[in-house]
Amino acid sequence: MDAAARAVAEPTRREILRLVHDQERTVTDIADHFDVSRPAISQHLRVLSDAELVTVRIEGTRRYYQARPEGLAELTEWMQGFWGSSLSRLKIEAEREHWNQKKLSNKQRRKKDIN
Amino acid sequence: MDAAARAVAEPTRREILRLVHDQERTVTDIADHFDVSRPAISQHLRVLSDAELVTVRIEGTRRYYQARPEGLAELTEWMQGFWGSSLSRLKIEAEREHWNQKKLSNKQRRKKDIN
DNA sequence: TGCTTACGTTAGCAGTGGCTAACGTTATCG
DNA sequence: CGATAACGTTAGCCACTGCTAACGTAAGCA
Repeated sequence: MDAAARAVAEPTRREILRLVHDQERTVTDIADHFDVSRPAISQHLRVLSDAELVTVRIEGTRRYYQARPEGLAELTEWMQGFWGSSLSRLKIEAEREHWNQKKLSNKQRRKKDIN
Repeated sequence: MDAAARAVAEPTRREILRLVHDQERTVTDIADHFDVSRPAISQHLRVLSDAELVTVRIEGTRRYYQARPEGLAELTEWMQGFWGSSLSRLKIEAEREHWNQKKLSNKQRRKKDIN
């Protein structure tokens, strides 16, 4: 997941993923959509490939890259654990009310509650 | 979204988010869960705060941080556009079959199909 | 067989990121 | 009051990263 997260952090790579999502593309094809050089794109594809976010299909001298959405599974699930849980959000709000009422006693408890 | 993506790319920051998800915590409280120094955590919290992934509640000298899942909305939606669309995946598979059959004609088309 | 096309790789550079050490600030406590 | 506790901030360091320029390689083409 770490590799996927770091890969997606880059705007250029997100745009690359978008380009090869619905359609497989060659490197030069992809590179023509950006201002950076082709080797730069090649390096981005390397990162995406290592993170298993794209697949390659070699045909002669050309390499057709395509998105591999399954690579985002772990990261997506992790984010669902946050964004998705609006239930626990409400629970937190409720607990905060309770919290504010017995602030002092909690402060004491916190002292020994490290870790 | 860019800020959120970069913020989440860091394993330490993901762990911080996990810690303050169900419960608000102080900086030292958070820092005690890691090997790095407190200022380091403070800087991570700065990044998370700039990305609007956490909120702060000041109380005396202490600052209680809490996760703000809404900050991941954009990024989550973007990822859903990938991982979620298994329908388009099948569509791609079908198109690839078709693709392989008229490979040569597509090559010609691709020439002028840049951009 | 040479020439070209399509690509990967690498050195080297500038920018960025995460970290610690040291400091400054504000509230709390005695 | 002074001392302490809980922070944020910054300089400075090292590691990493994204980029270009230059190269090497393998397949297609004349």
